[in-house]
Amino acid sequence: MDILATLNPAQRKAVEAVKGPILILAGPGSGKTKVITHRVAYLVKLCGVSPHNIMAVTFTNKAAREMRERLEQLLRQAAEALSLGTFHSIGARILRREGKAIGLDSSFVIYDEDDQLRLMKQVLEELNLDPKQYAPRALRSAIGAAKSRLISPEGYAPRVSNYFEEIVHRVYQHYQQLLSRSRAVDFDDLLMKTVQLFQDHPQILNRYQSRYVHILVDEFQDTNIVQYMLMKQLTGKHRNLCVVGDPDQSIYSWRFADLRNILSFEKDYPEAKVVFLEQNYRSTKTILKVASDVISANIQRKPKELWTENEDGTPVTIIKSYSAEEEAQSVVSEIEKLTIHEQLSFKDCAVMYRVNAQSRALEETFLRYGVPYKLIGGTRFYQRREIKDVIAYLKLIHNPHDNVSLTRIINVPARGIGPRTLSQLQSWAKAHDTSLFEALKQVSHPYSVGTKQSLPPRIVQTLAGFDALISELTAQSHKLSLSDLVNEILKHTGYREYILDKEGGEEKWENIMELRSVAGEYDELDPEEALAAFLEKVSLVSDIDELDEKADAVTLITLHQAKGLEFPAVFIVGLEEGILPHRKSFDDPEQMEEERRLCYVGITRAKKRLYLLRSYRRSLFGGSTANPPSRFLKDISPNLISPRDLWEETPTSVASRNFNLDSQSSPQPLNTLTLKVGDHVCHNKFGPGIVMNCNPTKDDQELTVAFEQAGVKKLLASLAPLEKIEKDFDFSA
DNA sequence: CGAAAGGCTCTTTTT
DNA sequence: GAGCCTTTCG
Repeated sequence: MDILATLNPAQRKAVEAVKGPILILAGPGSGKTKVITHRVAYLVKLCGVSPHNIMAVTFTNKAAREMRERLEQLLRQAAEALSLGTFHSIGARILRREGKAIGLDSSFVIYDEDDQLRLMKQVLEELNLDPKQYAPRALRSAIGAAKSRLISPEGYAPRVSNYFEEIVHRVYQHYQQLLSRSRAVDFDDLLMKTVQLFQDHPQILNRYQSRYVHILVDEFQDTNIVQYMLMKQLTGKHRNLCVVGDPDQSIYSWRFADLRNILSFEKDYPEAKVVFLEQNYRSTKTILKVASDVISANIQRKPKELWTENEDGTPVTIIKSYSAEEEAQSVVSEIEKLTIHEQLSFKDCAVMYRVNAQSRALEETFLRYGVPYKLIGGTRFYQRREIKDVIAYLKLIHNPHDNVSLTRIINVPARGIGPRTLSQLQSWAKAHDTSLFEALKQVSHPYSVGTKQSLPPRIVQTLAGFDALISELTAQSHKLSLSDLVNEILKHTGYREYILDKEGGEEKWENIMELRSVAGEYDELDPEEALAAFLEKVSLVSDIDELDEKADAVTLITLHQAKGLEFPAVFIVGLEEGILPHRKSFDDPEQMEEERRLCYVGITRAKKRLYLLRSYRRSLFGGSTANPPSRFLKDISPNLISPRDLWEETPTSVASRNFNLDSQSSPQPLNTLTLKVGDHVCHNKFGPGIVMNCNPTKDDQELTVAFEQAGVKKLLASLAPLEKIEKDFDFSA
């Protein structure tokens, strides 16, 4: 098979320029992934480079997996030897191997944001700082900012210029101390410590530099400074660095991604070639024009012209509604139309939003109308409390020094170890500069080392019991398969009863069973290896990684997570001032430009149909607010918009769509009325509602109606004082 | 010590 | 509206 045959001239150039650095600026839908995979295949098959000598870095694990799959098709078995992964997974891999050199135990655990915050609270407590005055999240973020710029606690000292930074400095130092006491690293450490390792140990770096003859980086516009440094280190010898990105799709500045990396690249690699990929293969001309209308308003931007040979396509549809619920209903009814009239299936449709909270109204409506959907993100699976609890047990078994995990589950389920006891353990651990687990062991067996007996015997006994529990599980972990180990944990801790007792316990238990079956995928491995591999995966996965393309269901996803995906039909909801653009960006022009890019990312996911939705009112929490339409909508040329949905309604439609709030206008007599699922009704007593289910009986209908105020009721159509309400209405007047 | 209740704050995006 | 923290009572 000819690797170059299916490429256009620009793509071909990007693939063939294998010597030296290259910057590929690739617009959306321009075949960027294709270029990367084909470049790798070209290197292996035509240039004779061993896959062992190639590294490709992606933004998500899912992207890495897909790339591996594609390369397996191109390269067969040779693909196995490629190094593919995210920056974080690559950092983790290197640190597991080489961490010893910087005093890092190879069984270190990785702390996610939740763990970090718990640790941060511990830090504040030990430093006698008030968490109300110094928000743990703000401190965490400040430390993350420092780490992303490769600033160590020592390096932070000279940069301190105000009192808050003074605090950050102290907190940062102590935070790192507690991390190391727990033999843990956080997400940012995976990158920073790797770079530090290479800085301090040139001979180790040298090995990796020699190995990686070719390095490719995807989504380069979203890399931060540490990531850039890491690439620079690794390519120090061969300088064959290929970066692919699109400044217009840079949407992660809040994760300290730095667009200046593109400038740095041109400075650090002056010999770099630059290739532009501007032909779009994904979208219709109309969609591309809409995207261009929106993004062109950014000032801090190099103009570029995307073009396509695709057809003009349908005008984009702008739909406004009265509430988030109405908005969701519009989405559902449009999706129904698409599936009936345009041969699209549910899986071809995606609904995108700015904040996860928006998914709720969508979900409820999708459930109500029986439209299948898959929700990406939201309360992420691995962040659910019950899941984190079970994982905490596993982490503790793997690394007993992990204080955050121990603190998490020492009294879950409740076993009589309260805050007082815990705090005593903590003082002991702090005094001896050791982990809580060590403290627990010493304190619960006081006679073995002659420690002063300062705890009441009953507590000592309880602690000893917990110690015995963990020891027993640890012993089991060497013999049992991973899923059996999970079973043992659930059994010995009484977690099952504990969780089933709770509100919504069934669902939580299901989640745990789901986790167990994921664990089961590691059952073939040797127990210790399985546990390590499983924890590594669990620490580094994101939800997008789990997106199942096969299921025929609509995708609900944030705009951020949608980057890199494409769908025949895309709905972007919440195009309102305050949502998209988010109000947090109002006072910062740079952030506002990022909001615009985010909108651009959403638009350019669409292949054939694009719907932009805006709601007149939205209740985001507590009271509802009226939001003006998003400024981004105003930038779209009117001739690209489907006329029936322009802002101004025609007189007839205004009349016919008048919403029936005071139930004066033409109530329809009920007995002649057959209601169907999704119809809006108004009840004399219960007020407005929506029909959720219809059960036809002999000559009647049994209805299940969800009322806005009164909740879900079952009613008989013939008896209930119901009126039908026209669904389409308009409030803009 | 633990469960339940009330009060508080904060709401962006994620490897 | 939720999640977290504190308070209160058993």
